[in-house]
Amino acid sequence: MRYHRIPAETVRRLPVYLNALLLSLQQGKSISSSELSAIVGINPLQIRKDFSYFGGFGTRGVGYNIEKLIKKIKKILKLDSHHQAVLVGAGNLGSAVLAYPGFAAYGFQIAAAYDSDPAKIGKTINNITIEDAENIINLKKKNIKIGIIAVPRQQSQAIAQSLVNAGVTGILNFSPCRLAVPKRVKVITINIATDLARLPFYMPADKKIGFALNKRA
Amino acid sequence: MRYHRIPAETVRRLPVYLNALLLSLQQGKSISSSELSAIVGINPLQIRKDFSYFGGFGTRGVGYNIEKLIKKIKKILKLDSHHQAVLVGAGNLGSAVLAYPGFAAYGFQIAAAYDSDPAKIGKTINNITIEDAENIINLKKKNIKIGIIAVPRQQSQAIAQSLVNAGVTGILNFSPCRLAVPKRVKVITINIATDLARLPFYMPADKKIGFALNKRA
DNA sequence: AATACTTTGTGAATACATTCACAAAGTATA
DNA sequence: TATACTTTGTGAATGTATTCACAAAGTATT
Repeated sequence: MRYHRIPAETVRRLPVYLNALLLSLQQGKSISSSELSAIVGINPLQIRKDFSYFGGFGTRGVGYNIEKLIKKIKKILKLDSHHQAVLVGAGNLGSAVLAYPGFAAYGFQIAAAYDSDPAKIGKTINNITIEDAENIINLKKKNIKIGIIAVPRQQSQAIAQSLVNAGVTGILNFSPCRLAVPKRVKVITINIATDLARLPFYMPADKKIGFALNKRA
Repeated sequence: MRYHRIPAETVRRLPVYLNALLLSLQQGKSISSSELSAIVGINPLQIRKDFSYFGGFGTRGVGYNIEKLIKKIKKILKLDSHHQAVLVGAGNLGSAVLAYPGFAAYGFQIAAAYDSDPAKIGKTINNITIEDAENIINLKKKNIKIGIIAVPRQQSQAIAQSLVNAGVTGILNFSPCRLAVPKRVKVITINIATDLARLPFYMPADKKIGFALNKRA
């Protein structure tokens, strides 16, 4: 298994495959690249190429053993062990993240949540009691290495700093800004607004009614 | 201005630039590519290349006029006019989207919200009253062409169909699945879980204590 | 006016990602 | 066992995106 030189785009697709495979577990024992393609909407050739970076693990004429493939992808993505994460920011978005049902399938669990608003500290959402953001310390001891940031932009850099100080090496950032962190720390930013903002570019322009009438005339 | 053959990656970055430029408006009249780079964390050469696809609109030795640049980017992204959108799914995530403050800067406004759960229909969040999802009809008449889907995976395809039937041509999809829509309809999917799922791949592996001791011995 | 400096803009070169063409290795059938 | 069929896997070709090298055009300074 040659783990070096994996295209970033492949790493981006692996969780998508994993998601589809988990859903396909009941369907049967094995799945072909074209069957998988039908689910995820990615070219089967691309799928095979992606898998080939880790060595061939399908059988020709048949396809891929689903269970085996799931295990393999989980190992590649380091999802074979469970991960604990903390959430910072229990506003609207933070609360939604706390209740989000999709993390469990990948082995993620939110172990603690923080906020700096006294009105929120002490409240319980989804069995998690919100703690004071000042208490983000020594997460390494609790084996927590992932932080999720859902605070307003102005506070996000300071929170990132706290998380890194506490031992976090991976951050999922919902704040619409760049975070300055040490090189060893990986940040993935989700910016809902910038994603929505490129939608109109791809949408067909309005047809002018006058023009349409002219064409018909 | 040659609008053809714009790299997809450039379109993805334009909203990020726009966001930074709106924040820089107070700072001064013009901004250089390296100053912008410091804010958004994108190589200044890349920034200039991106802008050059639309024709040079900076002045050498000075930089870019911020106001002019904002107008230009807004026009390219078709954000120079306001956009109305509807939200479907008023669960945790949907409610967070409804309250999300970041859309306004790009000229987006959520005009209506729908859900199929009778317990939610009639409730008001952020001045928007949740309507029955059955009533997603004739949005074109109201000049609404964007739909945001935040319903469980099982329902998302049906909702997408309703939105398309009602005249929507752009969808922001938070459901963890592919949506089958006509070619003219653009879908952008945000999958929080798959983004989180590739974080461990990039995080440094735990140091084994035994190995560290061996090295020291 | 001449020189030094700053910053944009662009064709060429490089790096990265996808697709093609086809070989390899399996299953199913006669 | 031979033949037809299916599906994976991979080097080469193509396509897309980023970076390089440097020219062009402005400002600031002497």
